Amino acid sequence: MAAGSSRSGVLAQVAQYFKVLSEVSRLQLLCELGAGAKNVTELLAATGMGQANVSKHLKILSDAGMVSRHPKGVSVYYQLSDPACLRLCQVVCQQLLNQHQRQSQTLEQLSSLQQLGANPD
Amino acid sequence: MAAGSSRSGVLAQVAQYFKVLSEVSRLQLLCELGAGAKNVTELLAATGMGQANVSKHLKILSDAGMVSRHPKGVSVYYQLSDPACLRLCQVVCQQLLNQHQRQSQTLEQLSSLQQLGANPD
DNA sequence: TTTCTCTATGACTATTTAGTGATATTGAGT
DNA sequence: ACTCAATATCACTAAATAGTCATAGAGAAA
Repeated sequence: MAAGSSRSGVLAQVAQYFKVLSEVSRLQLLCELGAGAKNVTELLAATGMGQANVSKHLKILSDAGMVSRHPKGVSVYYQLSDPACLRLCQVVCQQLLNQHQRQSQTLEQLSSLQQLGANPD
Repeated sequence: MAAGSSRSGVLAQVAQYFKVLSEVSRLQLLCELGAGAKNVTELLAATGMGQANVSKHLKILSDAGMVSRHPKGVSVYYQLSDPACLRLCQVVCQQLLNQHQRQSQTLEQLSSLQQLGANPD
């Protein structure tokens, strides 16, 4: 029953992985960590998020294996431990760019027809 | 204000793309369509989901540009229009496999220590 | 037209979860 | 010991959403 071996269990794991990446706050944190390890205070300053919120999201990212936790004295440093997730973001960005370009082309073709307001339906 | 040009707007779009991929039902539909175009009735039979539910998820996938809609008489066929999203799923599967293998290695190392029940903490 | 099938949509419930404030915990310095 | 600063966790509210039932609409066949 523990979503870990059957075929639908694989889909559940994939869905869970994507769900972790489906919040702006967590993507912000991953982007910040993409530039190098940071502690929680630095992440607070960089993102403007609340402290409890950052801790909660870092725990989610950590549980997903995307970042690793490194206590250093009284503060805790986090760093990316899963380079794949940033590459995934890049792939999605590229895909969104492609969609946007296709939409722009369609709009240009439509506007070049110069019949937009002339439909006597 | 329409999440379409600023830096945080890009993150919002990426998060939205991942959110579409973060539900098992939608991944099921994408997998089915990966084998070729299907109409709604065929998808109902293939997935065991409810009809209203399938229609709703297909609309979400369609709005995201991942599938395209093709009415054919009284039924409607859907097909993948964004090959990238299946490749993303494959990347995530591979990543989950890597994680699982690392965990297995760690467990093997721990078990080979043969000290698991002997911790007098 | 009437009737049937197929698909889409509206209303509703239940679950999940992001964000926040308060509090607990931990480690360093006095 | 006490105090301060950094982080984690608990309790709570508000918002989003998956699933379901009922219903509407659209096309085919009688």
